[in-house]
Amino acid sequence: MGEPRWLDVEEQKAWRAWLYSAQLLLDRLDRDLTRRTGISHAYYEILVALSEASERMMRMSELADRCLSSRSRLSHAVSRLEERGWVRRQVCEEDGRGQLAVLTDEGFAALESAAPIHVEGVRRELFDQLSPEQVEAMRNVGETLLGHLDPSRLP
Amino acid sequence: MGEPRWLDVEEQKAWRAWLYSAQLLLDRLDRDLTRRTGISHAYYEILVALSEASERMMRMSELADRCLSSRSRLSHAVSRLEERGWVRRQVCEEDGRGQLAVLTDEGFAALESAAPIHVEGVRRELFDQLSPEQVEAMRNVGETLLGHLDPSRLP
DNA sequence: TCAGCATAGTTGAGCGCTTGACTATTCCCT
DNA sequence: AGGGAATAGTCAAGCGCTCAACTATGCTGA
Repeated sequence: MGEPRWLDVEEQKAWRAWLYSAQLLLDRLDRDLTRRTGISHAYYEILVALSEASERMMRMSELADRCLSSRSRLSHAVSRLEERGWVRRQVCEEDGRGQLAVLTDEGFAALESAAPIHVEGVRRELFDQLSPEQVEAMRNVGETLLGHLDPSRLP
Repeated sequence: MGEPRWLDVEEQKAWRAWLYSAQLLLDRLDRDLTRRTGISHAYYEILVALSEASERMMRMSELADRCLSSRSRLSHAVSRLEERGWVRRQVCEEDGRGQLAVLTDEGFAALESAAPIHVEGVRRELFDQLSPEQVEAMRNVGETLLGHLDPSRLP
């Protein structure tokens, strides 16, 4: 093992600033969206992914990947979205094991009404707080980390 | 309301890079720590806060604030840490309504054995991936957001 | 002084997630 | 062709969180 490479004081400050700001921002956006639309951020992401897919349908596992979700979690989530009438399941023609999640018109309408709330939240809590240089730096750091954590997700 | 201020393409990319990297990083650190030590990141934070407090004890609400936790959540968490013998509750002398959470020696030992795992994770997934300039930028952005989200948490 | 309000913390119900086991289907290799 | 491994998705049990209700204590002002 060897002696752990402890963080020095400056690293501690950088880590804490990142950690707290990330947790607070994710939490605030999620709470605000949930309170005002009844749609959590996780469910919002599912609706967005489906709305952008061709014919508004996606394979379950593809959707899970896109939403940073386990298959089990997505399966539960889609069941709940089905209960709301926003998504329906459909067997996949090409692969008998597969299921397609399909966004319904009601689901699309729900997404359309939530989208302005969501985007205003991201603006208010994030972009309005940062200079253009800071936005660029945030993107740069984010993409570098993404290259390490999950390169396939880079643009 | 007015027309929402939609994100342009560059803003979308910056937002997605931040969001995915934050979610993936938090998730990976938490899973790694939990798998290797049996202590989730949230519980680790509680133990750290107590270990740094004078006499290794803190008021429940102070501890909740420090850990970005609701009081209810902290109360449940402390109950579970009590079952492990890592924390105990103690009535507060100055305020009969209050409770003190006290870190036990067993709790301190658990923290000591988890700390190297945690810090290696933060190094490996975060600091080792970034240049000094990127670390500085990350801190700068984090502190700016923190100033908006919760100024009291700024250094 | 004590009624009314504020604060500290706990609790229970219910929800969503994780883990791991399970079924069903497809792929692959001989 | 057929058996075994891989893949897709679901499900049940259990854990941790949220929300709202609740108890208990402290504070404040007429």
